Formats: sequence, C-alpha cells, structure tokens
Amino acid sequence: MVSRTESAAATRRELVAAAAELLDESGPEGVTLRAVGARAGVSRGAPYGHFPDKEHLLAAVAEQCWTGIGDELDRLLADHDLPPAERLERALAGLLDIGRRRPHAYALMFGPASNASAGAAAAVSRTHDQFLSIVSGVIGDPARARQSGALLMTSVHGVVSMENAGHLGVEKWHATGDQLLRRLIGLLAADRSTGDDA
Amino acid sequence: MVSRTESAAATRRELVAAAAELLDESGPEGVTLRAVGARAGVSRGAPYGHFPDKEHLLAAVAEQCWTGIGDELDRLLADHDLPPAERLERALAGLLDIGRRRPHAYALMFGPASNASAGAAAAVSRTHDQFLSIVSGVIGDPARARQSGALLMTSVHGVVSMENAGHLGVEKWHATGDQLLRRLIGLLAADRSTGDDA
DNA sequence: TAGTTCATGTGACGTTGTCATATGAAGACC
DNA sequence: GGTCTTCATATGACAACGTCACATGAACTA
Repeated sequence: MVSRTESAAATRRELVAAAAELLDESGPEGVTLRAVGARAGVSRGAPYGHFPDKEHLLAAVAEQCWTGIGDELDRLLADHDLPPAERLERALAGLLDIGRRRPHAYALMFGPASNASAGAAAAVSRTHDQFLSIVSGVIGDPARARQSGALLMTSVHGVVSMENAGHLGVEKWHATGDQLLRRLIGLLAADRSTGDDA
Repeated sequence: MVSRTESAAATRRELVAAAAELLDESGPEGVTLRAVGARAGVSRGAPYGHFPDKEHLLAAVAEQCWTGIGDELDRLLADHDLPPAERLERALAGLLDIGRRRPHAYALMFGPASNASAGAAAAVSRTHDQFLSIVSGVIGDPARARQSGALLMTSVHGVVSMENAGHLGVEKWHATGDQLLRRLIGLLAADRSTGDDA
C-alpha cells in the first residue's frame, strides 16, 4: 500500500505541520521535540531521521510559511486584470495579515532560523524577488523600484515586529501600523526627486 | 564596611552586567543562570533573590540598554547648539549603532521581554517620548511629527532587524540600511501634503 | 528465501530553569 | 555583650529538554 519513501515523506510533512501548529498555539516554548512527535503520531526521536536538529525542523516551518506567501504573490502576479497599485496593496496586506494572525510563525520567518537551511533561504529569496516584481509594476524606474521595495519591506517588518512586541501602542504614537504604511506608500508614490543621493 | 543592602544591590548590578556581557559574547543560548552566577561571582541560585525568574533578569538587561539610549538622547536634547536635523540624525545613528554592535542586546530590547517588568516598560516609554521630542524639532506640526516619528522608529527597527537576520543582502535589494533611512528622511522632509488621509 | 536498508522506538546522558532547604552573617533588641 | 531575627546566598534535588547510541521491525533487493 504505502511505500517506505512515501511513508517517510508523509511523516516529515506531519512533523512540520505539527511544529507549525504548536508554534501558533503555544509559542516557541511549546515547540518541543517530544510534543511535535506526539502530535505527529511518532516518538520523540523520530525527527532526527528527517532533520539534523531542532533548528532545521524550525527552518522547514519557516520555509513552508515563506512558500505559502510566495504562492499568494504568484497568484497576484498572474491576475493581469489587477491594477499594479492594488496588487502591491494586497501583497503588503498579506504580510501584515500573517504577522498579526500568526505572530510566532512570523517571528520565525524573519528570524535567523530562515537562513539555517538552503531550502528556507531559497524560499525567502523567491518571495523577495516576487515582491520586487510587484513593486516594479508601480514604480517604473528599476533602481528606484528596488530601493522603494526594500524600504517597504523593512518598514512593514518594523511595523509588524513592534506591534507584536507591544512597542507600537496607538496611545503613544497616535498611529496604527496601517496608517504608517499608507503614509509611506503615499510618500513613495508622490516622490519626484532625481534619485541620486550624493 | 559594606552594609547588607549595599552588598545586595551590588550583587544585583553584577548579575545584570554579567547577563549583558554573556548576551553580547555568546547570544541568548550563552545566558544561563549558572553562567551568569559564575561570572558575577555568586552561585546559580543567587539570581532568585533578586528576580522572580530568568525573564525578569533579561528584562533588567533590556531596561539598562534602554536607559543608556535614553541618557544619550537626553544629552542630544540638552545640546541647544545642535541643529534639529542633525540631532535627529544622531539619534537615529545611535539606534543603528547599538543594533549593529550589540545585535543580541538589540533583539532583547525590541522583544517581548521589554514588557516583562514595569521598569523596563518605563524605560522604553521614556525613550520613545524623547525620540518624539527630537522629531518634533524637525517636523513642526505635532500630529504629523508623531506619525513621522513612528514611521522612522519602525523603519529603523525594520532595517536593523532584517540586517541582523541576514534578510537585507545588498546584492538583492541594491541598498544598504543607511541608504534606505536617508531616503525615508528625505521623503518626510520633502512632504508637503495636507496630512489628512481620508 | 535470505540479506540489506532504513525509518522509527527506546534508554540514557548532560544541561537547563526552578524550588526547598540549609547556612551564616548583618541588623535589632534587652 | 549576648540573643534573636532577617535575609542574601549556597546547595541538593527534580522535571523537562535536546541529543545520541542502540535495538527493532518492516519494506526493499537479489
């Protein structure tokens, strides 16, 4: 019925899924190899047949998250009826969304663990390329688009990160993360400077 | 010679200093209560006489870092010969600097641990107020200054965070963190829009 | 059918955070 | 000065953790 390689691949998938679920439910402290194994229906030592250590299991979770975002960006890029500005807005909204609904997974994605495995790093790189492509649809000039894309990406990350850490209280800054990003998008869209910063 | 309260206070200081040193030298994994105690010249259980648990010891480290930045911003604010624009630039440079020279301490400062103790949260709040005050010297309109300050703070944090996690490679984005922030400052300075974003 | 491979289960080890308890010196009171 | 109290620190112990060495048994191969 099930070949050995199929079964092993299924176990690997279940391990990654179990780790992701535990991360969402209980945060990083809840992700123990024993708990992951139990939820995946295997023992505590089983992960070592698929990953060299815990860090690489977490890297696989990060890779899965990045791949999910990448697929979403692919769908946005494939929809040619979508105005470029709205495409960018939806891409940013997707990032904000995962940052708010899955804060622990988000922290993992933007943490050093994403560079622990080659697969995860590739998933990150792919998503960055897609995001730059989406920004290029709005900005035009390639060099300017890259810099604007970088500024958008870092700003979105800064907003989500400070929100999740409780450092972006509206009562202090008189602004929500969404307002900040809308402002930044407006600034970038209205920018008519030359682009040389000597 | 040394009263009991003096000795206890000195031990507490040494524990926080030892934790900060270990954090800088070996990252979060290097900060074990045993190692902290050993470096501070006490035993592994001594921290429990000063902090309810490890998280609060780390919060004390974060508080110390924030207080250090706050003192630096105070010096900038006290120097009335300083042009407001340069004052802001130095404030931002100070944040970038600690983010790059002490990446683990920086991550702790902007992590959830900073909200674990009331003292740490107060140090964060003080620094945010000072930063907003510095931004107000450049922007003028109070509401606009707050929003610009928030955008600057989140963007700086996003840049440093992605740099430290290895997600801001210059070869991909064609931009360094400094260039991104200079661009953002330029955009904010050149902004002449109304301020309503309906 | 016999032999090989390999995913998985299990026992064990060192390390960690944390607590209960013991100790011993500093401060308070007569 | 002697006695009692207080409290910072030291020590032993425990459960949980990541990790490894080894055992097991079923899936492949010949």
